[in-house]
Amino acid sequence: MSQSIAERVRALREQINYHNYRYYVLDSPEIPDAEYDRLYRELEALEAEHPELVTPDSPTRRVGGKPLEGFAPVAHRVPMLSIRTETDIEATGALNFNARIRRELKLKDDDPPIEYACELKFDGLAINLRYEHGVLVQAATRGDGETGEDVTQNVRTIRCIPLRLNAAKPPAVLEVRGEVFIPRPDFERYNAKQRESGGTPLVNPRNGAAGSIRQLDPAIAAQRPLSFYAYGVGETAGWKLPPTHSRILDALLELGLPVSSERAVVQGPQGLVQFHDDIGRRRDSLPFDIDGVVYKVNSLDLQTRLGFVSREPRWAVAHKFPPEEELTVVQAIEVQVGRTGALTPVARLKPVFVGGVTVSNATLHNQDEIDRLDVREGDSVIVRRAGDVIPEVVAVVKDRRPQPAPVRFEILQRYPACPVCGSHVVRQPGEAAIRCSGGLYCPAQRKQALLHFASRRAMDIEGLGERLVDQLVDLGLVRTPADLYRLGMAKVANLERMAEKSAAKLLAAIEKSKHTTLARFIFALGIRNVGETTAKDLARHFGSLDALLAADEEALMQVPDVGPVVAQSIALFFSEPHNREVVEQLRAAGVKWAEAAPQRRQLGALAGKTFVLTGTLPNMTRDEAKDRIEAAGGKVAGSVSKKTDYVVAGADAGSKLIKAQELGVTILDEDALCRLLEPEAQGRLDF
DNA sequence: TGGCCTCGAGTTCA
DNA sequence: CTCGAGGCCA
Repeated sequence: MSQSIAERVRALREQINYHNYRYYVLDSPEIPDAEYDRLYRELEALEAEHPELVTPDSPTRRVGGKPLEGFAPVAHRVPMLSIRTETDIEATGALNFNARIRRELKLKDDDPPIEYACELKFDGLAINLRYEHGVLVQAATRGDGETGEDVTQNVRTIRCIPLRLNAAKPPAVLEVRGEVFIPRPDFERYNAKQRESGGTPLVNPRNGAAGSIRQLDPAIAAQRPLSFYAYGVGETAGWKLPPTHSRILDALLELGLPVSSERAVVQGPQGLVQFHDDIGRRRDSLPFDIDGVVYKVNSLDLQTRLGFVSREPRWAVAHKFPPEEELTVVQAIEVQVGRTGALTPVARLKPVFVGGVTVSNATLHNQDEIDRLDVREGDSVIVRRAGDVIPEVVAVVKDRRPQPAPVRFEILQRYPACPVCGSHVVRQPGEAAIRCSGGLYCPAQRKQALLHFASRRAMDIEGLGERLVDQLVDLGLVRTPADLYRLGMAKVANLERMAEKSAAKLLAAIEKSKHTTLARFIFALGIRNVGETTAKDLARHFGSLDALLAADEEALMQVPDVGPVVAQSIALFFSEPHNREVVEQLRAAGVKWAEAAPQRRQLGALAGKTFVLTGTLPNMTRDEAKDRIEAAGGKVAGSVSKKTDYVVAGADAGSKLIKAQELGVTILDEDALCRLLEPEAQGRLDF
């Protein structure tokens, strides 16, 4: 009887270990989570009833023991070496490594290429796992390479690390080396949960991993979403060492240890460069942070021949990418005044090299963001530039805050008046933004309004950029968009860096912009809450400017997607005599468009279909694709949802493509899009 | 009323 | 790209 319970317990452990392996190591679960939970609970129950059957390697025993007083030192039997870093950050750094190896091995130019194992350099914490007869007996940090700290209790809580190896006859001793880290998505999720519950979020995945492993209380470490990838071995006994590094990793994987699938065996230097570039391109979309890649001579024989230089193996090198996160100092917090008068705080940073560029500014968005980060002038901050291009302040390193601490930064206190025009500033109840009340009296807002008017999606006046607008406004040559059409050669030629030729070019661009569309014109006016899409809706609905001007709030609400707020913004804009005047002046200056009958319904083959564009198409710009889809009656949205009908994907498509695949949205390439568009061009002849 | 789904607006650097 | 917030539908 008790025999059969012991058997059941053993069977359950085997099953649970197997499903752990499928889930955490192979990332392809075989059974639903609920089924796994059921097995786990059954084992827990049996162990509770029969404590004599509990073994330390049981999957239920991950979090055991009490908080420690401190960590015991562990002498590594085989030292944990560091890897030398290739100094040349360019892809050519790989060539230097290959050249060094060949020289060292005294190879001639016509000898065959060397085989390398390429893998990722994870941004985490190096750990040594010691398995004796298949059971995890000890986990230690690297420390100084000779002696680390015993962190077994914490490491046992990491779900993807097997407590028992998957082998009938496990080696007497197997030390596995690898990196503990926190995957990005898990990190974000953990932090979101912490913020919700008022807990302290982790500063970044790296510190989070290191900090978790050094928790004295394993119960805390167990809460952290730690993960692990093996990349090598230390001491082994009773194990037939495979002949190459890549085969060692294969063997570890078979024993149930997680090994990243982002690895490759390549021949010669071109292979290294290719791996480096491939990973570099995909770096942002990997679900974890890496510093770079690692190249290792694959053959263990060659590794032995190459040996070591002062504790660094000669047969391996780390080839880093530009850092994605860096520490820098907020030298000052200033504000910028935008088109709508919003005062946007900007951190002026001590320039740092992050993600391949030097960053010296980062937006702080608004007061709420400043409060959330509690960033103050003089603070040390972590700056990140990933996924997107725009740098952001991730967190303040409070330990490094200067003493005495600088005061909390309050926009309203620091800037009771607009720094540009001196008008008072206000924060509307319920709004995050603090705004300058100066309106178009404020030169900053006027400049932004002009830039918006001239922008590509509005009137498309080429060459009218920030520099020029600054001068035109500062010299008093232009106050309203209408003034642009009254500029002559005499005025323009006075500007800095404006010789005859560029002046003529600017005037020509202004002239050209007179031919436009009603939608562009409405968008160009810069009415609050009226962007490109709403402008198009308005143009389509009313057909003519006069019809729009005549519409009251009620009439405006008839337009699709226009509700009370947007209707009020529009009505308010046109109730301002000054604005009506500018509109009339623009028409008088010759700005014109083809007016159409009001259209209440979209026609065309693609009517009612929603598209999302992502990536770079081979023969069309995004704008062209958008125009053509819209011409056929389709809509182009910015993000993928279940309402999306098609996703048009080009080269280097990013997260939107992944989302589309998840939601099962039809994915088109350029050709398929053209096929959808073309019958439309023919079909339209029938109307 | 709540929960999507969009749109608008602001943003960095070379 | 990512917020915040407006609009719409259940």
